[in-house]
Amino acid sequence: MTEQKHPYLRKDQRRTMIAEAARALILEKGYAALRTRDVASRAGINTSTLHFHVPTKAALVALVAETTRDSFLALLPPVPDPKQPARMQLRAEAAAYHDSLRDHPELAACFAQLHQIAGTEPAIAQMLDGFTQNWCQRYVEILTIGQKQGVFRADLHPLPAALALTGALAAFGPRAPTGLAMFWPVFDETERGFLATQPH
Amino acid sequence: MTEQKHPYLRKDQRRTMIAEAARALILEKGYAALRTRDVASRAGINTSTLHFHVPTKAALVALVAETTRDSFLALLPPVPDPKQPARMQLRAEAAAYHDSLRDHPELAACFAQLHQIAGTEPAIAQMLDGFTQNWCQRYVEILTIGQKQGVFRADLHPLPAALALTGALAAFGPRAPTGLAMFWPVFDETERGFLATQPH
DNA sequence: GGGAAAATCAATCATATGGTTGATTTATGA
DNA sequence: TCATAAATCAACCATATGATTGATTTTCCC
Repeated sequence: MTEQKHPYLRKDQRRTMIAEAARALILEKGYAALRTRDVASRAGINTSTLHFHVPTKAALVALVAETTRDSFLALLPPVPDPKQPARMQLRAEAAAYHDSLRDHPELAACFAQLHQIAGTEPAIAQMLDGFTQNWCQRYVEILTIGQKQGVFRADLHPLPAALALTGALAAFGPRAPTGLAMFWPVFDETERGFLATQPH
Repeated sequence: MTEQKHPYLRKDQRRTMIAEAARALILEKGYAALRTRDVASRAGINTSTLHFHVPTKAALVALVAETTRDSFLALLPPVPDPKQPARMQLRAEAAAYHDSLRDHPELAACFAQLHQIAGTEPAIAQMLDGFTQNWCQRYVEILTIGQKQGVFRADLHPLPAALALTGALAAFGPRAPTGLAMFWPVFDETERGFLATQPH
């Protein structure tokens, strides 16, 4: 029995529950069908209580965006390290993303849905852009490290290469958690194009 | 003066105008903010007239999906030809997509928006999947032709490579029409990874 | 020219939806 | 213990929204 009937929770806990409920609904029905009523109902509270904790729908979306980003960040591997083998780090980076798609598909799905309102919600757009750039930058650094280590081609352009790889992997976001079968083949094929020497 | 006040148009023409209006609104405000009233207003007609031509909102979305796909298909280059140079065909394929993003950003933007409702609208999902697979298949064929011509690596796996390239290019969809600066660098970097011999 | 079919519109309906109000219940701390 | 603050809820409000109805205007074609 983990659910009380009327647990008068603290604001932080309740906001967390609200964010989870909203994220689940966005995953199931899409952002366009997100209703504050449904969020409250899924969270097991009254709509008034929802508005007590989250004043407006825009604030609810912002809350979802922030908590989703934080959950994503928590799943990332350690930041790139010039002393570690670049291919290992590249694979670890991709593996962390792969596992997030497999184990927490609501995160990528939620990001994809939030993308569609970024055009009219500058705050959301800024958050998404910041996260995407940060994510891509990790790949840029790993690729640069790999060049210095001599494992990636000397004429590789780290930024376009990182954009290509993150773009290719991001395409699996909407297909998660099923539809990941081609994830590693795509990664392997892309990585092979980056290598300085063709594997025998 | 191309606009009459009350041009009693034929159903086909009116449906085309309605589809264009809806696509423009989806591009501007996102699918979540799409309102039948706004579509009618943008098309210069009464909401009743809208419903006379397109019975429900779901039918409107289906109409948008179909017309968007058709517009996209019309912009594609000739189908892959084993007799033509593969690199030229690959670049032509990418250029057609690039130009569609530059000149008709509403098409890719609309596709991205429609993707978000595919989870609850099987018909939309089927249309999008079919188009995406067809698009990817063109790249698979060009890559296969290129292998036979000896311009691409013999150990290249066409399907994963095509998924990687289309995924990387698709990432530019939401950024169009601005934000295309890295399009060709990303293409060039990816293509270089496919080549059999490193350019000197 | 004139009648039928097609297209359009003003007015309206039923419901959905984000948000508010004021009372009520529970937790907190002096 | 008990007054105060925090959290919750039932009922309600104002507007948004998809869709309908019935009358009106235009086009088609014989």
